[in-house]
Amino acid sequence: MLVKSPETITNLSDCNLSQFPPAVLGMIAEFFKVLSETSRLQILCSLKSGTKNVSEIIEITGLGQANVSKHLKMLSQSGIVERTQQGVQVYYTISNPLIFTICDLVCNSLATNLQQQEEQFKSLQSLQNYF
Amino acid sequence: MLVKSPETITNLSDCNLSQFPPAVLGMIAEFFKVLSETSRLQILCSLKSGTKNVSEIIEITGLGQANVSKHLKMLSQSGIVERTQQGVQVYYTISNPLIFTICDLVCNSLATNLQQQEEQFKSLQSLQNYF
DNA sequence: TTAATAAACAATTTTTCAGTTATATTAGCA
DNA sequence: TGCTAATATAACTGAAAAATTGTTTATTAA
Repeated sequence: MLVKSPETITNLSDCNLSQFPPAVLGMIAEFFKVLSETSRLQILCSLKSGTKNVSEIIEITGLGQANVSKHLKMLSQSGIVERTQQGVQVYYTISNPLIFTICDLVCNSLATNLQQQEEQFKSLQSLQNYF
Repeated sequence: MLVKSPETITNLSDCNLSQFPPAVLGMIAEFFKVLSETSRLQILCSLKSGTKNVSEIIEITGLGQANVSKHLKMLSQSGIVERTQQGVQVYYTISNPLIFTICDLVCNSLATNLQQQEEQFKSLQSLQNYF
């Protein structure tokens, strides 16, 4: 056999974080790592409104060409964006819009944290009035 | 004023990735970075079934003590877990179960990718039969 | 008070990775 | 065939951060 099958994880779709084998945890970590960079998030943002070619992405984000190319490769390899070549131009598109759902959830989580911090701050402030 | 207010991001809760200011993208990236480590995911896994103290976490994960301590500090600072001291022991607990929702979404995304890879593999394999 | 244990902290080493510069590849065109 | 533009790749540098080792603080119990 010339081509090897991708390692299939049984029932990955209905998953439960508490009993993940290390290999799956590694995959999840890898996925998060791709999203843990401001530049890559910027690129994803620029793609939210639709497919763009590399030059457009460079212009929107203001990042360097080689830099963008490297990030796009990473995003592409992790399956977050898809690559299509049309002549000299190469177009990239979000392959799984679930990304944005995930980001929105993170936002909510962050918002909750900020709110809690603000409340703690207020109660701390009212304490200060006694001194 | 002795205490500074945490920087408040307006309307972070109903957010839209396409028009995030760089500061917010940075916060999101930071959040993902915390989740982008197998060790930290392991720790979170060990906490899914309930509150644990540091020794228990060390035993479950098999990680080194100093290592776990550092990771817990990071998880705690990012608001993902909460710290409670009881005598000599220090207990940690998941403070925002949204984490697991997010991880599950990532799993679904990964599962989709794997499925696509498998289909590509199959079609590639059937092509091979011609040679 | 002392000994033992739990957890945090500090310092160090090693690895990883983002960004940059320079070079290569590829497609379209004169 | 050579030229130009779009994208990719390679090599390098500096900074961040992961893991390890050793040390320190704090709490319980003898």
